[in-house]
Amino acid sequence: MPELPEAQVIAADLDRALKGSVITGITVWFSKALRPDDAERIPGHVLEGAERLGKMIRFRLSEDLNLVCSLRMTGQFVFGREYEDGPEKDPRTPAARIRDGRAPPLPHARLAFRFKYAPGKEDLGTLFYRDVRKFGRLTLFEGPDFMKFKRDSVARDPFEFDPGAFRELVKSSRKPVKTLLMDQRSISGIGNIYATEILFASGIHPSRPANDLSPKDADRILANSREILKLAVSGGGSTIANFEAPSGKGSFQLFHKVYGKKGENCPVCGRPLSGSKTGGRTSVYCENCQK
DNA sequence: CCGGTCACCTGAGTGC
DNA sequence: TGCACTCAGGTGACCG
Repeated sequence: MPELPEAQVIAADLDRALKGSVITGITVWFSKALRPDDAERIPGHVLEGAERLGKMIRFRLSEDLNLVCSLRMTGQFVFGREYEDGPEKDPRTPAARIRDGRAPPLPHARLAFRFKYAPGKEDLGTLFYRDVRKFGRLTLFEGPDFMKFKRDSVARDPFEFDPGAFRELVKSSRKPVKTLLMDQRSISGIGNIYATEILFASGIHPSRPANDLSPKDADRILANSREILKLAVSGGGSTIANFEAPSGKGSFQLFHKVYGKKGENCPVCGRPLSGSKTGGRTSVYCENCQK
């Protein structure tokens, strides 16, 4: 689900709420989300911080452990109260749960994290990891393994890239530029929504081979990436279907110019926006404005 | 190395 | 109301 802005908002919420708290217990309802032997190693550790890594969330734990969460399409974190049986076994109807306020109605909870909150932190209860489509994964890494994972799988994000290095990246690939932008090992943090918006803002057709672009095109793409992602972070991310950070829904979807608007009129030239597939993903673009 | 396709999952929306 | 079908913000495996 989330791309860089959504992951940024989620990580900041979790960091604020949980920094310095001790993880006292974990329940795993779906063992592909977090391997049970990883889960067993976590209780007793201090959550030293939560931060964004590309479009993933990294939880730094004491003793050099890192829990890395890839939310994929529908993963989300939500605080709530729970029953001894866990949310899936709550016998009441969702309406009754809302009425007495003790537990949120929480279908699709896959994991639960319990905490001894740090002094001065508000007790927000249990942190649930929910994931309708079950694509999300949490993985535990020891220090050196984490560094290796990061080196091999997560490239610099648009804020970390310097323009010269980004020009080199663009020059070195024959992939469609949209595929390159979405390749986390080339540049991290960008997914289908933001790649679509960035290329529209840059006036570049999504299927254009990257090495066909000029250095100025590359500069424009990087500058637009930063601009759009920054605005999206300040809008709390984009809520299309079900994105919601612990602090609530984002609003940046209101500022999307083309994503999800195939057939509507281009906001610049007024002609209908086209749609096609690029690397298996839906692209929306303006034939007239994007060359 | 590259692009295309599929698999992984569930739910929402659409059209008949 | 029900059914069949399409689509979805991601990513890794496999194939030619």
